[in-house]
Amino acid sequence: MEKVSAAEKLHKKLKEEILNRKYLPGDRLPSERDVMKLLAVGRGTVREAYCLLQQEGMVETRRGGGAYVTELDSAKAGETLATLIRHGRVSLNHISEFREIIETQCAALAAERATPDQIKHLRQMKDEMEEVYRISTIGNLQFYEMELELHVQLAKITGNPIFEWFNITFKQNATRFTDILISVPEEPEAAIRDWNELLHAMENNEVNRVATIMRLHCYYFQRVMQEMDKKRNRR
Amino acid sequence: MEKVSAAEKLHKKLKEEILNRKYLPGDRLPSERDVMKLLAVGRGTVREAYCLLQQEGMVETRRGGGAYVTELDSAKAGETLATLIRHGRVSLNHISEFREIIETQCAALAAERATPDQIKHLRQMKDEMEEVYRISTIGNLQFYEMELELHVQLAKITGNPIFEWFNITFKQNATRFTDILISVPEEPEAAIRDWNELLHAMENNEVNRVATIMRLHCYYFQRVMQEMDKKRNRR
DNA sequence: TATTAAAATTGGTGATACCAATTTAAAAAA
DNA sequence: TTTTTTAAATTGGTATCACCAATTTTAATA
Repeated sequence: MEKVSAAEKLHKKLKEEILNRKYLPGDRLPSERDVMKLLAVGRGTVREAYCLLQQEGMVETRRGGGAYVTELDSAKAGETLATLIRHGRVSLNHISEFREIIETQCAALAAERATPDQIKHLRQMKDEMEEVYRISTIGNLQFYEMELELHVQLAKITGNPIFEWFNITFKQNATRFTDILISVPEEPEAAIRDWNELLHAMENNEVNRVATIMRLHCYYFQRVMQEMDKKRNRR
Repeated sequence: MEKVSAAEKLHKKLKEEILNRKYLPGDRLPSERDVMKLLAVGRGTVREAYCLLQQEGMVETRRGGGAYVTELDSAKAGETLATLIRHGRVSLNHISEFREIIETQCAALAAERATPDQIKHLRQMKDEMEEVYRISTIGNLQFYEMELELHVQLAKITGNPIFEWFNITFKQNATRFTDILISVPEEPEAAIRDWNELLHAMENNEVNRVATIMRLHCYYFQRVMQEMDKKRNRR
């Protein structure tokens, strides 16, 4: 049933071992011939596995020397933002700081470029989100999903797919954050208020004001996350 | 002189051809054996090149079928920034716009948080980069590699690994851009001038000025890319 | 024309051989 | 002894050949 190639299996195995500190940064991996003889596979297979590790930035190979595990910095080469967030390689502060910058500029660009229809669509989504909050009990994840989707839609208006990509990535990996947020009763009210002001500013074409509102919106988010994180760590 | 492996050269060549639309999404690449015979290289070399393309998400290989250029209309969900850039799914303008925002704020944060030693290290790297430019002939990729590494180091100073991650990702996928840049003789001079001014501003702790310089630096980059892109499309 | 079966093609893998760069060990020199 | 030099062993890079399994193409058949 397993249609996974031998090279991929070997690649995964070696990657596991490196991440599990079997081979420390600076260590030399077994030579291709050793692995070949040890696992009874062809050298080409070993080479492909090593090649993948190399492209991932996990090892560096020197002709005649060998394959050495690279020193892993905070940001490992080839790593995805999703992995960074999911694996907790970056703190809440780091994410919040980055997001605040992105979202502030993103909102400004969206405000500049939005058509009346697009703004109307945003307002409609906001109303739905508000409705979900009114009728539901506290602790509902759906509200925050809609809130993040609102960010995605705003990003889409910029016309730059990278902003959209960032928001989708953030939304898909934000369970850690939403889990914290639902324990803050007053947060939804604040979010709704922010979006009301932001949409109003968009309708009046007040670009700078839109940026400011979004910055404060993200900053408030950051503050809440920090406090919740502290409480959590104390516990 | 040639220290680039045959597999890497082939990989780059194929990647180039895919990005230049020689092979459209859905097209089948030549079989490994065909490429082997055509270019007089070993099949293992071809396999490694194809393997890299596959890991990049540029092609999909089916056992017995062949290697097909991946369709572009797949869902954005779960996609990596690297894939977005590599596949040309985002335009130069999109990337430039995003980068300008990131780098401007990144430079400001770095200027706020840098220690004298870190600034000294940056200056040292800048000097090395300048030296490389002075002694080398035109069309040297090494200069641009060092320039991008300078951005990475600046990002590292912010202490926020996400900035570093972005710059590493950009650097690793910027071959398309650097290939264009080396055809602009006056660009290295401008880059060196920008970094001189930026470092000087950092040393004087002029945070806002650092941000402005970086913004202009990125904006100039964007301008050049736009013009080169137009020329290329006209051709 | 549609279905089926055989043949050719293709990716996946193992094995061997040679080259060039590096490392290691031995030999020579200080 | 310590350092330098030299030779051998190791290692990654590459080319070839052979075989298997999955797929595609082609030809044969209904």
